[in-house]
Amino acid sequence: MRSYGQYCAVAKALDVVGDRWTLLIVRELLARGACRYTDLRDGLPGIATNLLVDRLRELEQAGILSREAAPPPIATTLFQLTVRGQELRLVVEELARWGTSYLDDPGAGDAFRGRWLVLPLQLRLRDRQPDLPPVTIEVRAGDDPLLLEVGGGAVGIRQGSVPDPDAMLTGAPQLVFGVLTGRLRLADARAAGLQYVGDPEVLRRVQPEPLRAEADGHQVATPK
Amino acid sequence: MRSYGQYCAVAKALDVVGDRWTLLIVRELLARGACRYTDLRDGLPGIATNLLVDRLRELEQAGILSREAAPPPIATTLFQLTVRGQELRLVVEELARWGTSYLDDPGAGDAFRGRWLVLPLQLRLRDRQPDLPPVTIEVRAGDDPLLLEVGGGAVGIRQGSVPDPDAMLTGAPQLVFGVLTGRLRLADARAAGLQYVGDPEVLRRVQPEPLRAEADGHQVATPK
DNA sequence: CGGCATCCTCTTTGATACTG
DNA sequence: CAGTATCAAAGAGGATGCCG
Repeated sequence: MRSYGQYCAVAKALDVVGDRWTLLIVRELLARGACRYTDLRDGLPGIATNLLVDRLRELEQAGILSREAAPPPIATTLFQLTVRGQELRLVVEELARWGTSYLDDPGAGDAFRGRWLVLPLQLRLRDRQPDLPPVTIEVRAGDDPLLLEVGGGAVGIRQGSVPDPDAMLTGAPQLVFGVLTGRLRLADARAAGLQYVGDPEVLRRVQPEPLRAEADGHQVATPK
Repeated sequence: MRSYGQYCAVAKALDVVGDRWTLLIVRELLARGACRYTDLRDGLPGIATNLLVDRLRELEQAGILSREAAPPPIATTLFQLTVRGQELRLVVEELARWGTSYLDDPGAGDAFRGRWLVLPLQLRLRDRQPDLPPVTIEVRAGDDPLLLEVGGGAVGIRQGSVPDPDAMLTGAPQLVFGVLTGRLRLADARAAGLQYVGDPEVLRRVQPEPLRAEADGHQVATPK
């Protein structure tokens, strides 16, 4: 990337990670840990292979990630974040927090991977009935299933599954996300193709309080 | 910008603010509030005028900023962030936090504006002698002077000046920043062209603890 | 299969000059 | 002051080929 040539911390940061695709590569490495080239390519649908190679080299150059031959059993190279790269976690999380509201749009045709919802769901879901026994919810929206472990006032979210979840949500990511965050009513989502198996109370336990009013997106900030 | 086409909060955020120059425009509006076109151009040295126009239109489109005719005395349009745009503050701040370490490099020839140091200095400076009476330090490193108001355990930093500061630092931004953060010794910075007027104790009052060892930039993160 | 390299087209950018 | 217009260079995207 061409440098902005500004003695400014934001500009210097963007000199390093401001290129197209760069922060999404960091997202993948943050979410999955050490990855093979093909894992990264799968986690970055739409990237051209030459671009992925270029970015990986630039990030290695910049000390954000390192490339290592995997230990004997595996015959491949692994890419993983350095300490400096891990320090980007808060940057990526703040971007995710800010971008989460766009997940409420339909956004049909988008590529999807289950792990992309881990952060947005963690930001919005709560265990609203901490005194009830724990429950698990399985979400099947894309590639690998996502598991919500609800109990003791907290909601844990990770990729995986358990033998007998208390509820199971299956369908398009937008429907799943809309129902879990309470923006869509279960009946409407069902009409749109979502499948839900289990007690609807399980769902209500994690949904956040309904918002009172949509903020006006073009509202002007009051000065000061 | 071409969309990443991913149902992911980070990708959606970057669809909106991932373009080159976009977050730097937001930086300027966050730091200065409502701006005229020429203010922005001055705060974004290196941007092509057509790009600035393009970005402003895209950001207006996206509901990040609004364009308004200024009230009667002034005959110009003002650009200011919407509420949605202000919500980018944490994103920009985290980028600044992460990028601050690059300010320790020489980086000669970079453009500079005083307000760009407000955040990085706030992150590093402390009032280490809260019981002493307050002091002010004036910093002349670029366009407008920067004022450090030190007292009661806190350091306030803003653009401006006072009639009789307790200390005055004048010189290249890299030298000023290096001395204030304690990375450069005053004598060395003076030899490199920095001017300092005032009691050196005033300087020591705000400098952070010296770091014990540089982190290895290419160190690999320990898994888990 | 994993990990690229090359070629080609299309879009974005950067630099500069010009205008109401 | 607040932009347009123009044009060359760089970068992104897509297809395909290569090699252990």
